[in-house]
Amino acid sequence: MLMSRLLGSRYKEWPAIATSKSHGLLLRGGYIRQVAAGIYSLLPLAQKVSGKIIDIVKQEMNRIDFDEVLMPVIMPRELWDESGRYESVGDELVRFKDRAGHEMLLGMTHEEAVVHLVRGEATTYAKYPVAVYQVQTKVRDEPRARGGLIRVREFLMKDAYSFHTNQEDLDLWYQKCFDAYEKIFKRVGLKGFVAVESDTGMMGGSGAHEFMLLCEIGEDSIALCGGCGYKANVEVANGIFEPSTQEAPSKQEEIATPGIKTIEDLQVTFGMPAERVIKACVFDVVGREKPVIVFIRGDMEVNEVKLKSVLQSACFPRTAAESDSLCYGYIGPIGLSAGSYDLLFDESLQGCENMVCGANKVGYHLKGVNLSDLVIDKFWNLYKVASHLRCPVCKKTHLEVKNGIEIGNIFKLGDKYTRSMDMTYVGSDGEAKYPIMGCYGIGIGRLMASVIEEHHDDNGPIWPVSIAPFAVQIIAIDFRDPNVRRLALELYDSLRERVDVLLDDRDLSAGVQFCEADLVAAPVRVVISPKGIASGDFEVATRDKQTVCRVEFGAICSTVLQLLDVKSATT
RNA sequence: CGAGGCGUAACUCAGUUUGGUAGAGUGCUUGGUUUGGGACCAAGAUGCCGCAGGUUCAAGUCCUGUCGCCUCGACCA
Repeated sequence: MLMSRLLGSRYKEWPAIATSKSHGLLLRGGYIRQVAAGIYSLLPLAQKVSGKIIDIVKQEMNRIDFDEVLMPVIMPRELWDESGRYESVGDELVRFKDRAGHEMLLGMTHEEAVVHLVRGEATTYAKYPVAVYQVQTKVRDEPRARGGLIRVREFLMKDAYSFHTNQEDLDLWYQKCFDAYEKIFKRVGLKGFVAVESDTGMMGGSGAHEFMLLCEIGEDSIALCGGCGYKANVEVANGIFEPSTQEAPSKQEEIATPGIKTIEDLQVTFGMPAERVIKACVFDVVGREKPVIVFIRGDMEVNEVKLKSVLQSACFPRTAAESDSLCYGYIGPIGLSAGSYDLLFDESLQGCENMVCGANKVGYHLKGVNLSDLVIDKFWNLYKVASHLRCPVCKKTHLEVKNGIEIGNIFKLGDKYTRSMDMTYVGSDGEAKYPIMGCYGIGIGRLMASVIEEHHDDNGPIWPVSIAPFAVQIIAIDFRDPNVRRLALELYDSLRERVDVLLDDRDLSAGVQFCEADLVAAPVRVVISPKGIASGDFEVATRDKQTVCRVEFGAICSTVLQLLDVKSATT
């Protein structure tokens, strides 16, 4: 392609609305343009990268025997009523009516569609397993899009689904997908990604992994053990508590703590370590009249995802209401008006002695409280792991908590959808049975942005060969010079037979050409200039400047191809 | 949905306090000098100042409403 014809102008200045490196570079480089919050057009450069990522994804999915299909973006309400998700999913599901007044929706995920597709086909055990995938637009009306292509409202996604007659087969195909995902992420050039145990969320099911790119701007938190390799999304991660620091046990007594409402205040004023305090967190639960009070050790936080799955219902931190009989700031487990609240105790409190808690009386706390003196049926796992916990597996190393971008996920769905949507097959014994499912997703645009997050410098992205929009960029310095023009075009014609090549044929100052070349970021760059022609050698360089060589004009092609080979082997 | 911020040229932003002819840099067009890291000279084009009302002799500026975008929170297969 000729650069003079490349649509998408490049900016010198950092875009004001950019919220991440990838966002800024994609805007500056003329890859994407925002149409509305979280909705973007892709210009040719981004579309080329996207296409190359899709090619890799398809190759690896085909290799593990998934077949490509295409399901609709638009579905009728009835289909989603079958699974119950028309009602259970919130406003992120775009619902609308067609001209006849029929209720429709835009697909945010395709379990319903794929069950609809496959239940008519795979009616006998002999047809199993069934494994299909598609690359298709998903629409999710996110409450808040952010980070450029990291979190958007409309995006291209590879979503795959498999159907099985037994758990072993699902486990096998799940593992095949797991392995394929590792290959895909390596092939697009990512290095710092990990697979972590994850919550199953609205998908339901029995097991799940998320593939996370460890990255500062990531919206998820991941607990990692440097010792044994344990890794899990903080939403589901566990840890081992250090025992709370002990003092000589004292008798339970009331102490006056006027104006002291927070754990921090207790620490500052009384030198009370946070792990000796019983913290109370109040939640409203959807579908329950009584609020839930979670008691947890003062140095821990409540993990709302765990709480949600224990309660089997959505819950929200309660904001103090006038009608409450609770003394916010002084809530404790002893002497609460019985029956008004459901109480849950977190595992972090198990066996704790000599603790401090609110006295349910403004201005007073209790000290010397022993958990063993309270009547507690069960301690629940409701805490959010933090770096002061030790690994739950090796029990030695302290956990590290890092941010990550979710670049892919795989779920074992079980029979959640086949059962609710009444999909059965006839088994070898003649009985009707529900197949079990897995589903497997990768966001294409997010993956493109993630590669930039991991591979860039101040001047632009550093694309791996496998997904670079162009493999080679020829910079013709002084394109008006007839010799430069002739050699540049000659090289362009011979290279374009074999690789994606971009020729900067514009009559601009060399500085502009180099800076814009950094934004296009072809892995290999050839400079054709009057100077080069005079001296008889030409510069062939790589984007990351680790390799610069000067060669005879006749040797350029082979040098370029060599460099590309070397680079694709290393990425 | 709650809190805050911002809407002026293709991009980055002044101008709003104190109402008085619409601005700069970058980019763009034309001509010229340049040509290995956003070079220089000259000339030029580009604005529903988000939108709608209102106040005023006069509104980018003040008032009311509204829409959009960004950030934090809530939410998030």
